[in-house]
Amino acid sequence: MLRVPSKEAVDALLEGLNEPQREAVTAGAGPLLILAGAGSGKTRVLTHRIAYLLRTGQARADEILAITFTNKAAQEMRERVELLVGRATRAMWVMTFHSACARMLRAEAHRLGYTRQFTIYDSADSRRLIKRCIDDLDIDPKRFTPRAMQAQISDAKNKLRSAEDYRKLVGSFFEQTVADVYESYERELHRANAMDFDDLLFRAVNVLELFQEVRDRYATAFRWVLVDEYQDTNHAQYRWLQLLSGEHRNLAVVGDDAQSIYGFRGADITNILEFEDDFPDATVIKLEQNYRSTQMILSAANALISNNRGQTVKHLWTDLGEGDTIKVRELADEHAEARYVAAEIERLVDEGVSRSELAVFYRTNSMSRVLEDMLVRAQIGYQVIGGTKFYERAEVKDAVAYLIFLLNPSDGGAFTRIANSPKRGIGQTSLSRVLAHAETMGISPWEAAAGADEVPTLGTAARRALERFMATMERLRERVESGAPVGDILEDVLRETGYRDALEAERTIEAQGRIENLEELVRVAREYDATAGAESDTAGVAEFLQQIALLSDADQLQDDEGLVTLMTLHNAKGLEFPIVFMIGAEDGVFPHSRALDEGGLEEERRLAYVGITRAMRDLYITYARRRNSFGAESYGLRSRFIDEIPRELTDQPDRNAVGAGRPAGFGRVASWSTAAAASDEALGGGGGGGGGAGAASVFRVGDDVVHAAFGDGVVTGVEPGGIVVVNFAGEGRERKLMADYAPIRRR
DNA sequence: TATAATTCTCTTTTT
DNA sequence: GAGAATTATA
Repeated sequence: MLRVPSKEAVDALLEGLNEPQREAVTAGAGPLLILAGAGSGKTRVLTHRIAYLLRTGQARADEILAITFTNKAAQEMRERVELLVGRATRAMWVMTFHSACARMLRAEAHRLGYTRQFTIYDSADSRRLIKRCIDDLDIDPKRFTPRAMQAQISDAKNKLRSAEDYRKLVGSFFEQTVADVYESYERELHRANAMDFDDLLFRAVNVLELFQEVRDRYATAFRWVLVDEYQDTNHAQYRWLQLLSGEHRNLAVVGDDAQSIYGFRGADITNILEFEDDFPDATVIKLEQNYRSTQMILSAANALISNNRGQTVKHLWTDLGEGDTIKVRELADEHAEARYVAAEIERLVDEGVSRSELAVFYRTNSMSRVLEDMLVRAQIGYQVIGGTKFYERAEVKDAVAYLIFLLNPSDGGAFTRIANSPKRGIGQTSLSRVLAHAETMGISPWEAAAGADEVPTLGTAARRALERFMATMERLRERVESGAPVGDILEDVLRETGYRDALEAERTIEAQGRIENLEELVRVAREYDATAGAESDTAGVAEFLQQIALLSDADQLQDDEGLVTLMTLHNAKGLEFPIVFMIGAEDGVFPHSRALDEGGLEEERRLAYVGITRAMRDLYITYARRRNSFGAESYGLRSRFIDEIPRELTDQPDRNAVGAGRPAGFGRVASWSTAAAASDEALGGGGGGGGGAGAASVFRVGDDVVHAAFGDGVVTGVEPGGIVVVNFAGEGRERKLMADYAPIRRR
């Protein structure tokens, strides 16, 4: 099968690459670290390297394992490689960590006591199970919230710590409790033949470590391992890669420590920083020429990130020209901010910019709401990435749970979800009895339900209802086993279980919406049948379910739809847009207060760096003086990140005028506030109250003050910019407030 | 057993 | 201010 490499074909692959890119593409065997600055063409390098390996005959397609961060990136990578080498490359493993592990585990999980039909639990499923464990253990869910337990357990798994390992390290009562929950959770997961996201990695590593023949097989097969976004790998992923590349040592990783933004999820930035320690013979290549952004944008990004310590030194440069200054705007509140963004988008579209060239980034998903309202009103088409709603809807989860239970009879969670949905007279009590029976007899929930006669204390009505239900399920299971298309099976499920009928009987708008969602799900299934089903021999319900479970937010992104794109900064990684708006640049929002509490300032800064470097041509940064976050209003201070951008790179060069000796609310000439006022006026919207005060901000350290929302406090600091630092008694912490706008007065 | 009413938490970011 | 979870009522 090896092709004779044609020199012309190989040369063509290297055309148009700069020197370091070319080095990275042609580097020979052995460990390879590519430090790729933002916009330096790392995807290009990866795809060309794969194509190069194939073209020169150094690799067969089935010897390549290429890991990306999202399914969408994987698909794109495959397409681009195929374009370069001019043929299909189905044998190549190009996928996310989680997909690759799931695929491996389908084949090997029986060694760990799972069947190949194991269910993948998303975080909501996992949290539900943890909640149940907490209840079963009689632990107070107020003191030990499922959320906190889940975070601890996830953290442990990412570090490859089993429940027993965790228990050995317990150092407090809290951790003691976590250990109990962790143990019980693991037992329940295993009993349900289910794995959570972290298990996919953890168990994959287990299999490779425990079974030499498995390790040998995969490590020999994958002669070349390539990893994108290496800075975001956690310890489990790191270990998995070590095991897989142990044989040939052809591990090529691409990443940028300045863009490491998943520390909160266990990503370990030292993986990339210490790559050279792991592989002293590694070839290291830096890609520093940026092909995306103007110099103005790059300089801002460079200046910002230089406030972080311990980054590897990179000098991003571009020859795309200077570009326009960064537009910074202060607005009265989040509505004014949204209005400003919408109006600016309208203006740009009028000028001939396509909506698909525009993106708005924010720190938290909830911030899209106000913006969406405004865009709808302005009739600007948009798409929101993330906050994945569709697969979280009850009706969609129900339909999926039916499919899961048909495949995995051990999944008590799925059974619980569907048994009485639609209502068929199997209530909470009967359900518990069936599940308890299953547990004591050591049989699956399916078996217990199917043999309802054997379940003691079950009422006659419940017994009959269960029999009918399980007869239907048996029929459907035969359909699944016959290998019918997923779309057909799903239709059968919705019809024969009476799910659709029950919704139709409701005759409400909401029910109609749910029916439409289910139709959408059927469409997705049919599409799966038509594409993945046609080309893969493993197609079927199991694969379909896996695909759904491992779908990431970023995967829903559509290109060239004539839509403005809205997403969180996290989802923006790896993307680029000619014009970018970053909104909500206020201390507390971004950097997020929770992150600050946990010492995550540097990661927040990297997040800002990611956001800024997505912009190709124009960058807008906005912040609001007042924001309604969570019932109450809060008064923010513009983000320190804005101040870390040299002011000559912005269109507000005189911002130091703010506060610095500003006479009581006047003399705001050339201050940030002027820009705010101007933009509010330009938009014809009053922008609400906010500014009114104007009273001299004559607070002094030691003053006793009272705040409308936070209550009594004492001034502990006065900062330039009309800022007062107040320690509020009720909260036991300090807040920074803008004296001119915050509703505080001296007591 | 099912629904309605009411209380309570929650907002970081996500595979 | 919304969604889930809990409690009260039919």
